[in-house]
Amino acid sequence: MSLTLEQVGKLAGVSRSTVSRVINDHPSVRDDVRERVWEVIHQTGYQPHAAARSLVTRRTQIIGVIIPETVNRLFTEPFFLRLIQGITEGCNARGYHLMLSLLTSRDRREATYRNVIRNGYLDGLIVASAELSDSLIPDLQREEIPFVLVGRHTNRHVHYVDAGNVVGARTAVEHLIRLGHRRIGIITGRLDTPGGDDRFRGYRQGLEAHHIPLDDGLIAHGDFTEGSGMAGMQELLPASPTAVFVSSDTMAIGALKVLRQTGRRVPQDVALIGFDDIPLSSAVEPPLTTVRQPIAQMGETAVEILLSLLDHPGAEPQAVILPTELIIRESC
Amino acid sequence: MSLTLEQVGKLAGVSRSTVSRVINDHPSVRDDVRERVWEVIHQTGYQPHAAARSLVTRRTQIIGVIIPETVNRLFTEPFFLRLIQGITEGCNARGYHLMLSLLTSRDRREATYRNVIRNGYLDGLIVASAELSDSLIPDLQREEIPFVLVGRHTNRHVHYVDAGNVVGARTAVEHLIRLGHRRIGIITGRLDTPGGDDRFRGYRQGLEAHHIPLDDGLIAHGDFTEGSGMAGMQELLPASPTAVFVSSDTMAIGALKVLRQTGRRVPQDVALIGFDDIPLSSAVEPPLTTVRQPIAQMGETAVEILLSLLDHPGAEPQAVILPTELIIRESC
DNA sequence: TTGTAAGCGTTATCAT
DNA sequence: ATGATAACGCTTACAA
Repeated sequence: MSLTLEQVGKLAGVSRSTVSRVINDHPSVRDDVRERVWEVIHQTGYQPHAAARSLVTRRTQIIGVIIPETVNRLFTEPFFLRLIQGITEGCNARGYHLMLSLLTSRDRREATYRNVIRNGYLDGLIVASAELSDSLIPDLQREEIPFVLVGRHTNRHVHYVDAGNVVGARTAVEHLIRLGHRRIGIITGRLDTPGGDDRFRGYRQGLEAHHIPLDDGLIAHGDFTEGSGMAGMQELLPASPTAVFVSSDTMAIGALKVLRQTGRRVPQDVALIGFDDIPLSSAVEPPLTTVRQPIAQMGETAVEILLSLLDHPGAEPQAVILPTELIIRESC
Repeated sequence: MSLTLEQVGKLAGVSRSTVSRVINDHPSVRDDVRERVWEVIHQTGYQPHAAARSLVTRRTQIIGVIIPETVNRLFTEPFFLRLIQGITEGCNARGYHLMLSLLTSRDRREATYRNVIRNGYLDGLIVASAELSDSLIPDLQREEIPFVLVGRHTNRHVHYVDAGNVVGARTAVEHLIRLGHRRIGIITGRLDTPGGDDRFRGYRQGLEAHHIPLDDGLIAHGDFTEGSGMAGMQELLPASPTAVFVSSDTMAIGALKVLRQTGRRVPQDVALIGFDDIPLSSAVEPPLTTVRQPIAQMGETAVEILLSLLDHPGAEPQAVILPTELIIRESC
């Protein structure tokens, strides 16, 4: 029983084209006519048929979001939920809809990608946090699907938004240096992810800027999980660092546990600084000093970039880096 | 440069109708023709235009998911992520797409609802965990939008899927009784939510079945947050319960903290049992005995119910209750 | 400023 | 079994 333009037009005493113009805010409609039409629209509760409209406009006002991540990270970190929130806000503000694709299992990866690529509804796509080696990106390029990455990418033709991981990590390290530390360790994240790589780089830059030589004994490699944070801390202990920069709060909490188990006090014996500012960080004992990413804002920005990309298909690749924030608490 | 049926037909030497039949698995196509057409389709990478198709079929293969929850719960509990995962799996298995609506702020509630209701793309809707009093439900009914609720609803005409909260809570309480407890307290969840109400009911049933009278001093009211769990435990202490059933793990962890702070041992002094089985529950000290909901399965079931509803619009309202599972750990 | 009419790419009906 | 052809509801030249 849903109405068509034709019927609304009949009720308002105009043609369907006029009603269409009114709905699309076309300027050349007489004011009294416009009013009359709106009245009918409101009274009848008419709404345009989305599919019919996009058949002719070639636009659906739908953007896809794909999160190519394993379940683990999805649950251990609120990152993705925050990101989706930001994207939602960006979409709402611009009258777009959000279609979500989750990778439900590792071996369904290819099928999920195919699904997204063949999804005929999408005007464009936001790819949340792909691994650098991910096959999805070249596929999207080949299919000429407009997309924006969350997290930087080495390919120059890719539009992306990212947090200032390098500067953020460097700031963290320099904060430790300012507090008098010289033996500063690091537990890295996965170096095959942009975040993990960049934070490691920021660590090195921070030391370098203050002429502190790198010490392999002070470098442990983790994979962003709490367990790897514990292992990393164990690995670092023999080198007796006075402070450790941990590339994620989740890992930092693991490190904290190890320090406590081995009878060390934080920050007196070992200072700790994390990255991400997950909710738990302010709840642990001692509350964790950390670096906060503007996650929701990254989501909104991704939407902005994508939509401008849709309007200007040939435009230069955009790379937006959003500043991080040092959150000082009590762990150093 | 995307192809149309017409063009594919030309390449295969048939009419567009035949190609359409091939794509839609219509039986009356000669086998050799069918093969020839498929070959062209694969070679050209043709894919049907989604909007054009749904203009005539009146189906989009898109279902909406709205999560009318405040940000807090969204982040403190992995419930919604798990649910979305289950829904995603249900959708993938049936060739449906998922459109997500999040309530980004309390005061945008009405706007968000309107958005969902006016969203012309949706074949149907899954409403995740609405409050009982929510205005969204009657609105959806008025607009005749097919929808399924996650979490029960008092209205008899509503299709829903829910966990067996009553039985689950009762099982938890009876587990405590079996362990010899008689002074069993409860920290309830929000009683204006189905879950909160049902778990309270299960608690009462469990006691009643064993002829243990209700004691107001042993009942504290929480709102599912950790803070309210702490407050609830404080409130209960004067009545000196030997065991407490806490209506959510998040609150149970709050209760645990209070018990530890006041020098009580768990389970020796006070046994604790939670609900939900969030990841943290197995990590705390002592690991929490709790009741697990089949969240992902609830999501999948919601999809099933919705799709069957789409096929049989007049069907009887379905109410599916999925069994919970008692997870025995060390807190009682 | 407004109306007429021609598509947009499908599916579905009706001949053949 | 296959091919014309008429919808589906909208936008958009083109005319008036």
